[in-house]
Formats: sequence, structure tokens, C-alpha cells
Amino acid sequence: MVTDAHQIFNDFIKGAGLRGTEQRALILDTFLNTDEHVSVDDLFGMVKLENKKIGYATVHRTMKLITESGLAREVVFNDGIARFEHTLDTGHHHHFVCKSCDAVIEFNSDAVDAEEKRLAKAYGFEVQSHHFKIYGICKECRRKKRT
Amino acid sequence: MVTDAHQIFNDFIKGAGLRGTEQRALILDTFLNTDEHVSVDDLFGMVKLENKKIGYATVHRTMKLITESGLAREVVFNDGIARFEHTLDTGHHHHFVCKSCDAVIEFNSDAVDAEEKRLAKAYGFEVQSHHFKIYGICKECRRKKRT
DNA sequence: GTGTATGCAAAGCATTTGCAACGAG
DNA sequence: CTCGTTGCAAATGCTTTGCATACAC
Repeated sequence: MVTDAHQIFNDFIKGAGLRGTEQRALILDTFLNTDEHVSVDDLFGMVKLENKKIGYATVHRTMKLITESGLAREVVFNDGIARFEHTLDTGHHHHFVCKSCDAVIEFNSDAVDAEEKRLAKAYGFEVQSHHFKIYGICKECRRKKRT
Repeated sequence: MVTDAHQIFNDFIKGAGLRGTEQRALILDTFLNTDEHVSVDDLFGMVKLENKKIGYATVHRTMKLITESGLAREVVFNDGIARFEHTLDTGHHHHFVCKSCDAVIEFNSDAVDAEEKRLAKAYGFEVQSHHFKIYGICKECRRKKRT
């Protein structure tokens, strides 16, 4: 079974009684071609290169749909701007955010995941999602500072 | 040595060449009397009970100062509203946020802290702060749901 | 007195919504 | 044809700023 992202999205759209449109396809494609954590604004800029008439609200609403379909996850860093990241092929992961250069470094940690499970059990909490962000100065910036 | 919060704040204010005022004292007192994670709006409401003439902007600006003085830490949950929590007597800690009742449960985890140190070392990252938030359904709400 | 702080109102921003025109099914 | 979608513009909600007045030092 091929679980292509487009297929997942289309299934979600149809399942919800919604309609497939050119704009939604374009926005999904654009999002799928990103690597970084993109904001609605970023995507809006990219999408406009292909379709100058598309509106900001459409991008915003479509990203909400993509998130609901399970293809994206919303992340908010300290600047308060919502960004989206892929969920496919990128299991649970966390973020280092460099306060100097704004770089975002993703990392995985079985230890954190295991500890989360332990804690959830201890507190009787049902986990739906989590965000672990570490803010600081990255290797590169520390090197630059030293010189 | 008594490290009273008021003293810390006053030292910070003086050190920065700023001035002590009635409003700042009132806002600090109000904040110190809170337990929960309070937003500027929450504090504004509480402070107005004591001083009806105080402005929202003053509360906002003062909370920024209190944060800078090291007495408070800013936390942002998924609703995008900035909230403040105490830093004194409350070492590093993390949050469970219940999506059903909005309760925030704080917890500590040596395992997470240790893992963070390990990761920082591995990535050459200098940690300044971190936010670990787990979203889900709390014990109480799970019980209610079942009935 | 001098320069910071306050309170008010207005500006900023990202996000969200209303609505008439449009287009998928 | 019917109803969801789009694009525009306006509204929202929190945060931030400008400025004249008030006040700490």
C-alpha cells in the first residue's frame, strides 16, 4: 500500500465531505517540498510564485486542513509565530533553537520518550502530543563568539 | 542573606538606573501572590482591584522587567498567550497541559534534565532555557469521559 | 529640575472571519 | 444547480509603542 501524502490528504478531504481544488493541491505540494519549519507567511510567499492570485487566508485555512489530515504538525517557537513541520518519515523529535542565529536543530531521544511514558503513567495522563524545545547557543555560534 | 523577591527586584531596578514606583511594587506583589501561570490580562484584572487607574501597558512593561530581573519566566502554551511563572523555589520543571480542562500540571524529571545535558554536549549546544510541554488529557478528565 | 514612569489611545502583527463571486461535484 | 471554496478586506486579540502628563530622585 502506497501511503502517498497526496492520497492521505485527498482521503481526508473526501472523508470530511470537502472538495479538492487547485489551490489546495498547490499548497500541499509546496509544503511537501519544504524542509524547514515554515510559517504561513513563508508558504504564502512560495505559493504566490506559482499562483499570484492566491490569498493568505487560503494558505492559512489549507494548512489547518493539512494539519488535521495528520500530514503536518504545528510548532510555535519563542517568537510566537506558528510554523509547520512534516509528520511523515519524521517520528517524534524535538528542537534545539539557537537564539543567536535562529537555527533549528532537530534531535531524537529515546530517553526522553521513555521518560515521558513513565511520567504519563505516574500522573495518569493520556499523552496526545508534546513539545520539547531547548533554547541556547549552537556550536557554530559559540565558535564565532570565541574569536 | 535574605534573598527576598522584593529585594532582588529593587536591586535590579536600581542597577539598571530605573525607578521604584507604587505601581511596580503592586504588580510585583500581585504576581508573587499567584500560584498559577498568569497572563498579563489575569494580572491586569487582579491589579485593578487594588488600583483602578493602572494601565494594561504598565502591567505588561512591569512583567517584562520582572522577567528580566530573573523572578519570572515567560511560558507560552498552545493558545499563544504569554503567561508568567515564578522562578524562585521552583527549580527546573515542565508542564502537562490538559486539552480538555486546560489544567496545567507541573512536574520535575531528573531523567529529562540529565538527557538534556547529554544531548547538549553531544551537539555542542549551550543551553539557556528549555520548555518541555506534554499535551493530552488529565486523569480527572479521563475519568469523567469514561462515565 | 531632569529624566523616567504612567496611562491612554493608537499602532502592529499574526491570525481569523464575513461575504460576494466562483467553481467542484 | 447546490454548497463548499476563494480572495479580498475587515475584524480580532494580544502585544507594543507614542506621547503628554505625572512623579521619583
